[in-house]
Amino acid sequence: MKPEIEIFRDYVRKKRLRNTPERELIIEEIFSSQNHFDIDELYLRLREKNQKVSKASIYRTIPLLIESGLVQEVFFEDGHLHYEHIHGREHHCHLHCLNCRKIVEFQDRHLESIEKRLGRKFNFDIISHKLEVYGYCEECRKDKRGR
Amino acid sequence: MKPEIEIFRDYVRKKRLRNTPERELIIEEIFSSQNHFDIDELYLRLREKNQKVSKASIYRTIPLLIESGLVQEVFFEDGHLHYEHIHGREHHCHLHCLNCRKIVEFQDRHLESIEKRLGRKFNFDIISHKLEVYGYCEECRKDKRGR
DNA sequence: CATATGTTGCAATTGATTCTCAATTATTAT
DNA sequence: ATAATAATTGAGAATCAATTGCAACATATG
Ligand SMILES: [Mn+2]
Ligand SMILES: [Mn+2]
Ligand SMILES: [Zn+2]
Ligand SMILES: [Zn+2]
Repeated sequence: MKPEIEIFRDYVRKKRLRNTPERELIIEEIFSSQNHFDIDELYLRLREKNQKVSKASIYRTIPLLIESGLVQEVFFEDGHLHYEHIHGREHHCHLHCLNCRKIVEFQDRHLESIEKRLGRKFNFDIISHKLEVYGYCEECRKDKRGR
Repeated sequence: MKPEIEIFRDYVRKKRLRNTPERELIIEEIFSSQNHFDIDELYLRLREKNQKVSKASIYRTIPLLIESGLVQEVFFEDGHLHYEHIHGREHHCHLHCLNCRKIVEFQDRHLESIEKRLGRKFNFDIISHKLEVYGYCEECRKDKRGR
């Protein structure tokens, strides 16, 4: 599978934009971890490695990464957006613990048929979906009982 | 079914808060329409009716309405949160047209079994879910073809 | 190498949301 | 009813995420 940097270079070329070291650092940092991230976090991670990229550049790069299919918005929480990289990953949804805020990723093939049914029923051309499920994880359920 | 004002009064009493004319105006306005709303919209709707409630009060009341189960956050779009009233309504999810931004509400009983399966699989006590589906509506599909 | 144009960092700006505070008001106890 | 207590209000200030203007700089192209 083509590495994400290549994908981005192609995208940039096609759009007649320019690739820059800053953008490559951002991509590298995003793909160096499997975690969801937010802008501030990403900015701090880069700083820690003494790679100075301004927040403005991060904010400006994210939409390009989304357009090129490398990254997607996952959810809005704590007053800001959270993202994840998706290149080469299977589509998945998220199960959130309402107490400890742990996030479990899952896939469910039944969502496909829900999509199909919806498309037929409402005459929509369905492109994607986002399912967030909320509950209490095993540990937090135990804690609750303990009280 | 108990009217929402009653529910709110009970909630307020139980929590040793206070009910106020401002809060009742907000509730009345929210329930006077079936549409999703955002804070600014709600604020303007109230102003138009010459019912002056400050934005601060709206921002302060929404969490109370959520806690009392009358309202819920639906999605974050255009840089701010959108809400809807849910008292006496069936749970439903949203189908968004990516072009004209029309929103269709739908229900799908299969989501229940997805929830159950998830709960078992990950040992979660599932409380709720939020499914947003994206695509192009009938009209916008036609327009696309037309081009 | 020269040019045209995109990109950067910084600081200022915008917009949503929260907070501070003094004045007001609802609730509860005399 | 009246007073005491504590919550709520509106206005504006403050905060925080996200965007933008701009001058200096960097990249792609010929
Ligand atoms: Mn994920
Ligand atoms: Mn709805
Ligand atoms: Zn938990
Ligand atoms: Zn449409």
